[in-house]
Amino acid sequence: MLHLLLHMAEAGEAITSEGLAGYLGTNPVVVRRTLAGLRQSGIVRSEKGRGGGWRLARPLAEITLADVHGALGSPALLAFGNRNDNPQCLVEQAVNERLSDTMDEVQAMVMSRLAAVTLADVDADFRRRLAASPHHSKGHHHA
Amino acid sequence: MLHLLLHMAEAGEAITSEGLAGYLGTNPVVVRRTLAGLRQSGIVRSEKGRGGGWRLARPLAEITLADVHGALGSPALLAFGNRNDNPQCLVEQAVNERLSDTMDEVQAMVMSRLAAVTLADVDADFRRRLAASPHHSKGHHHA
DNA sequence: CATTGATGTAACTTCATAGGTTACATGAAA
DNA sequence: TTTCATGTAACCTATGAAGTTACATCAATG
Repeated sequence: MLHLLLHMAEAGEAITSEGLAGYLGTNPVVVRRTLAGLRQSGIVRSEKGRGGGWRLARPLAEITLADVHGALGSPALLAFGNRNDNPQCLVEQAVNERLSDTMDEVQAMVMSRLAAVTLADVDADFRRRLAASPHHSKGHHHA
Repeated sequence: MLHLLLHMAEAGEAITSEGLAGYLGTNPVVVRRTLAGLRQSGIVRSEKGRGGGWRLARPLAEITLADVHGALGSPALLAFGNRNDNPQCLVEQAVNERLSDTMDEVQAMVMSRLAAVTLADVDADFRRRLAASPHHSKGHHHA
């Protein structure tokens, strides 16, 4: 996903769903489906018709990882959680409360980390790699 | 899972897989399958035959949430990750590196939180709830 | 103004996997 | 020796993510 956004930034022109799907080794429809969320959040724009495709709606420096997460519908960050909410059992209630507290803390930490990283930061990483690459032939940075 | 361990502690005697499955609303075989990991890690013991079942192998205060996580095979803590490792694309490599760094940091934070909480802490929560419960009839704390 | 090439989206199919189920061997107590 | 428990393999099922097909919509272009 981030991967696609960076390609858009580097391309300078609109990239088609098919082109993006190629980067991910997946299907254009899957790309459109997923990017729909980012479009609604104002991170990307899409254009129909000839010469259409996808491009960033604002500069890399103004897009944080947290923005992207939100645009994707703020899916769960943690891979664990309570088995069921509102249990009768007091033991389970105690477990849930303790676990929820811990998860809340942790999620806040994760979000603050995500908010601190912009796509411009990642792009800088990429440019460093590009400069260090032996196959450095300006413009074409992948197969 | 934690839920089951606390019940074992509170029970004072072995609880059968069937009893434990009742707490979770699941199947005894699923319980045995899952607890097998905890047995190997020395967190619980099991006994066959009449009067058999499951009980804790050491005191609540000596079991941390991190211990339980490890006993379950240290499954992923985060619900996101790299789409594919060892990509050719330099853009994706940059994304992976940045994301991996972030995930490592965050995982370390989560683990330190999990290591700081023992089952005795959770048990204390439970006892507080029990004391505050209107249906407080010593010994039977659930339906 | 018809054609071409792109997105938008619904509907369906496929695949992976966690969880559930059945069956039966093993072992311990009564 | 019967009963009651775990141990485990093998299989089944349900869920959800990803992939696919199909077609409507819309914009540029000749």
